[in-house]
Amino acid sequence: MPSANAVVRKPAETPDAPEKRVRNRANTEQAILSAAKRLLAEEGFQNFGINAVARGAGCDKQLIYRYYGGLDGLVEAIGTDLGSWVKDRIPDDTGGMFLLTYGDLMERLALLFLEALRADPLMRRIVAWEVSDNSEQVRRLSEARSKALVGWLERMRGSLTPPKGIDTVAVNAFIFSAIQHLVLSAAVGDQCAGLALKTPKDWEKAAIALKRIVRGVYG
Amino acid sequence: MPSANAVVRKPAETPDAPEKRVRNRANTEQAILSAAKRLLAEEGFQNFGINAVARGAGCDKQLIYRYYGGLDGLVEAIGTDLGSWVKDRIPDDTGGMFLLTYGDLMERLALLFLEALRADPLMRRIVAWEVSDNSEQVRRLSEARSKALVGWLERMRGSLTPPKGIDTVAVNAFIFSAIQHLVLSAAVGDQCAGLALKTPKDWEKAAIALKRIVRGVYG
DNA sequence: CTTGCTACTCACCGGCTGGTGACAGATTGG
DNA sequence: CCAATCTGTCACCAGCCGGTGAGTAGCAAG
Repeated sequence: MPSANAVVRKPAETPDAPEKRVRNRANTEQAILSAAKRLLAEEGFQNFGINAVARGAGCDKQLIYRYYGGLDGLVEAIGTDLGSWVKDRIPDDTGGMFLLTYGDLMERLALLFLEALRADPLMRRIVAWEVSDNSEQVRRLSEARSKALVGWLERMRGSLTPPKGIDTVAVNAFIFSAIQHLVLSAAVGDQCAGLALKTPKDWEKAAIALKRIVRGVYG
Repeated sequence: MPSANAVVRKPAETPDAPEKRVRNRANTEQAILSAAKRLLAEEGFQNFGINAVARGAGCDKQLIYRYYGGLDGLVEAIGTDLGSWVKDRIPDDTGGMFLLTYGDLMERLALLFLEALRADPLMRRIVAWEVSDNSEQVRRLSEARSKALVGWLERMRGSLTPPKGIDTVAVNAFIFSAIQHLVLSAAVGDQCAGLALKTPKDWEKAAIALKRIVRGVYG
């Protein structure tokens, strides 16, 4: 059966595209990493594998093993950026607004986080991955992200004193959970629990509801 | 290995395991369906496939094609139960409590939903599936579940008038999103955004925070 | 018994997966 | 100059996947 396995070679069928494939490890590493990110963002973690990444990067999968030690190392390399996600995506200053109270701050942070997540497909996929897979690599991703988020909240809080008698950690966990799930639902189905989330107007309504919730707990 | 072509029939060699494999279509259909549910609940949607289900049901995959028309039909059969999930899992009566206001009702419903989701691994997997996959079958599952949830809220609301000036659909979407994501996070990692969710005491704190949020918007 | 239907099993296919060992070409050092 | 090393390519493996065609066991009616 495998005897008649005439291997058809296809030698660079595009002569017009010189594909100046220079021998450069750093470049290749970067190509692999960005291909992995792009793939994860566009296709999700379902079809995320060695072969797919190698195909996307236009190189042999062997190089992924050599340079990253396999998929796990590659995921870890992706996760390294996670720590600085909030910092890169969300302005650290308060936009010139006067955030006098904890409620002011949390309202603003919640809206910033919602917008940032909405604009970042890769991060959405990772969040979805976190609640769908309890493998070691994903758990590490999750922890890094969680820590970064909590640290961001802490940093932004500054010297503001949270309201007395409220378990802010628990309440904030609910608030940011709500944002994450809502954005994820919208990304796959343009709606969430009967709430349409397609047009800018829809999102405007969502933002108003979010503000109302935050103001409800934090005044 | 294949040379010894003597197909060793093992006609119930295990007297302890009766394996009463009667020829009964209805039984087999049920076995397939429950195997699929069990598999989905325990392993998640990642390794959910024809071969795995057939293996779990102890029958040939061909029967899945015949009886359900493939995996899609099987998933649809699973989804059929979804419409009655809230009805089966959550008591329709108000537990003898006096729910005088919309806030009373929503607080109770939120807590009921949280407990029900926490107790149902299959439902958790399906929710995770919904935010990770936009295939047609999953979209159908999602719509059925969403409709059931909204209908349940509507039914439970009864003649209670929601507060004026509040977009209850949007607010409720956030509240139930929060519950879903929190429970999902807890199921894979025993925590969510820095909030530990392992011991009953942890969940007690989460419940208090949830009540506070609901009361904050709905009074 | 034979015929015919139903419930069920099996063998096989192409295709893709993760993973490995061997090899070719370029670069560098002695 | 040759030799070692680095970068990249390829062929090949076992294993699982979804899917299908063909065949087998049991049962009931004629």
